[in-house]
Amino acid sequence: MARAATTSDAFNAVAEPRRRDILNYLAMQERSVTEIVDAMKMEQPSVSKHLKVLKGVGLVEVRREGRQMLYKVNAMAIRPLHEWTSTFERLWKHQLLRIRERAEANDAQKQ
Amino acid sequence: MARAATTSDAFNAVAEPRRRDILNYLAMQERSVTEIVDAMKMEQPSVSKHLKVLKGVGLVEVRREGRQMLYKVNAMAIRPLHEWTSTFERLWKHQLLRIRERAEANDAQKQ
DNA sequence: TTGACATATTCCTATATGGGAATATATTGT
DNA sequence: ACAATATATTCCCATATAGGAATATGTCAA
Repeated sequence: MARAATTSDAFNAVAEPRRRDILNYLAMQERSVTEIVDAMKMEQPSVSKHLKVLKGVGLVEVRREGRQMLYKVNAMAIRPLHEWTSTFERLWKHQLLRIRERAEANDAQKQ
Repeated sequence: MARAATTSDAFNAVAEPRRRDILNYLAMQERSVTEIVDAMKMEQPSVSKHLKVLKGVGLVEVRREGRQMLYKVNAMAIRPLHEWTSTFERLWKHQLLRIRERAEANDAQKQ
């Protein structure tokens, strides 16, 4: 079996750095494809393809305004990612605590 | 260009659901490969390959104990993911607020 | 050394890219 | 209808899987 499709879920969709760039850009406000192309300095077809993937997993929403297609982030679709990473928060905080404790013990020894 | 390697960063590594399963399992405690194989109900070579990827991006750490290799999560490597998703937290909270406001307005109208 | 146990690696294959180039579709103004 | 603008789609290709099967490597115990 090959790797899962990028359209299978948000995890796969945001694995691509350019798509995260686009989402970061759209986080500020709704934008047209041309604006995204200019800001990202990517080819227009590339942007359209990435947007299609993002739309496929619900990470962005679109509406037409005349000739333009305006895209915006659907932040709710990022929540599952956030919640999954949150389950490890306790662990890295504990890890940071131990690192600090060691540093302090080290400092004390030097006194 | 094809898709980026799964070993390129944590984002790509956790795009695979089985690898997230393994990380979830290891979040509880350090485990041997055999324990992971039994818990995940996957083939041993598959598990070893996934662990190699996870190790490649620093998401897990290993130590040998006799014939066994004991793997544990390196939660720090998940932090960049958590932080990236956090930048959208403000957006989905705002979204949830608007949804609730609409629901309340709707209820009021029904009275 | 030999056998058993634990884990890693290699080889193979079907599949899914992501970018570039070319082209198609959609909408507006004249 | 036609030209111009905005966006989407198709075709092609090099690349990277993820799983299955078979095999290799590493370690301990007798």
